[in-house]
Amino acid sequence: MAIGKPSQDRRARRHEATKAEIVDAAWKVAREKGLAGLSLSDVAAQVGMRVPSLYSYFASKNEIYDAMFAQGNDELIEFIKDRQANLPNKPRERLRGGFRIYFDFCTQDPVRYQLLFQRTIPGFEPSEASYAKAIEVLRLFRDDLASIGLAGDQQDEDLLTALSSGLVDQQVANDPGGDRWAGLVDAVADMAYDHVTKKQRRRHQATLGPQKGGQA
Amino acid sequence: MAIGKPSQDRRARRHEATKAEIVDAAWKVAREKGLAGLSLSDVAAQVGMRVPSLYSYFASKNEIYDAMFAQGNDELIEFIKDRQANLPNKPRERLRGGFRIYFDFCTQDPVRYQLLFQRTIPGFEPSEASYAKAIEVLRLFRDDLASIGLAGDQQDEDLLTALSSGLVDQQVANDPGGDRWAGLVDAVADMAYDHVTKKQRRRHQATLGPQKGGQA
DNA sequence: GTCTATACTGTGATAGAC
DNA sequence: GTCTATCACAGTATAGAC
Repeated sequence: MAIGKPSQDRRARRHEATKAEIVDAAWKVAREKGLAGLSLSDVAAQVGMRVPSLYSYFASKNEIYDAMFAQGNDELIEFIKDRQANLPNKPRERLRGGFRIYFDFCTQDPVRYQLLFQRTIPGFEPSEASYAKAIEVLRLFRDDLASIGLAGDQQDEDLLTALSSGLVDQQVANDPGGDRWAGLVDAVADMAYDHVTKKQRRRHQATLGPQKGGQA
Repeated sequence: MAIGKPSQDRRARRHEATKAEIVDAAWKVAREKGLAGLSLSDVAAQVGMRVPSLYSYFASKNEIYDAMFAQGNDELIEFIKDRQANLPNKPRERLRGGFRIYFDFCTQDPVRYQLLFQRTIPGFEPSEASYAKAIEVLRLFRDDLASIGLAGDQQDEDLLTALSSGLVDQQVANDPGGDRWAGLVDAVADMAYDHVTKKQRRRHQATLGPQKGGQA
């Protein structure tokens, strides 16, 4: 990078700043009119432009969705790193923390949740670069699971994602902005922890062969 | 009802038949283009009409969504009644069956699931009559919970809906048409059962006061 | 009663003037 | 880089032919 005259650099920065402004406006409109209700006219009005001018910054409406998708995942990555640093080390409490991180992030902005985790916009597929950020999020969660000693088992991971997303799903769909399912997060995390560790113990015993105190 | 000449009755039936045909066409289009991608032009083409002719049967696109919403709930009510009749009576197995009923229905048609349980179409609110059908579905599930002895506790019900919808959510979003989460249904139902019954036992003990063998 | 023809509005997108 | 003009197509609405 860093080619050409300095003025080109300034222009590029200005260009990026305007793009960011447009994305911010898109979030605002989406929160007001619904994610699928996003219209370029509203976005343009919000930033004080005409609709065609937007096309100097994004080639299509889906490219705006894609920028929102990327930004949302960046926010999540930041959010996870921040809060994972303050988690307790005891496995059960740490898993609770992980559930709480995901629940808090998703419920604090349902529109963002819809874009990042539900596939409801027809024709929108995240670009490769944006999708990579979503994979990075998964990696962060999986690494933390490993630090608890819960990793490598696809079924266990699927169980954990199902339980955590179920809480979010109900909260967002049936009580958006409320806290009806928030109080269940710890209990569900504990259920998940008990289930997965019990399974691990069974598996461990099986490798040792039948022992006294095994299953009746 | 039953006013006027018999020919009016025939016409009314024809009218209803055409409405049903339009709704069927709408489902077909929605499954191809996505729920939010439903367009009246596609629907009209599907039934061999011009777009404005649809307005003889439905006052707006949202009324078509509403008819689909009502029909989807009717299907679910039928589905539940059919399968609840064949459920075992033992509580644990019966709860498993309830989870399975919901999971099977939702995953066998993701578009229907999106319309019935996720609020993603901007501006669409089910009519009072259609919403009543959704309430009827809830009532059927709740009545069956009562037959197992798990009823009346809002938190328990919220937990059950969260766990069951989490499985569906992950299955539909990440492996549509597949079975990656299907194998976890029984295990999750058992976790839910254990959690809720354990809670009930604790509550029961509390009303009796401290006893020998109580919590350490 | 049912459908067609026509028209109005809004939206995503492109071309070309400045 | 931003605008005007324009296009294609959507949802919506109504008047009128049959």
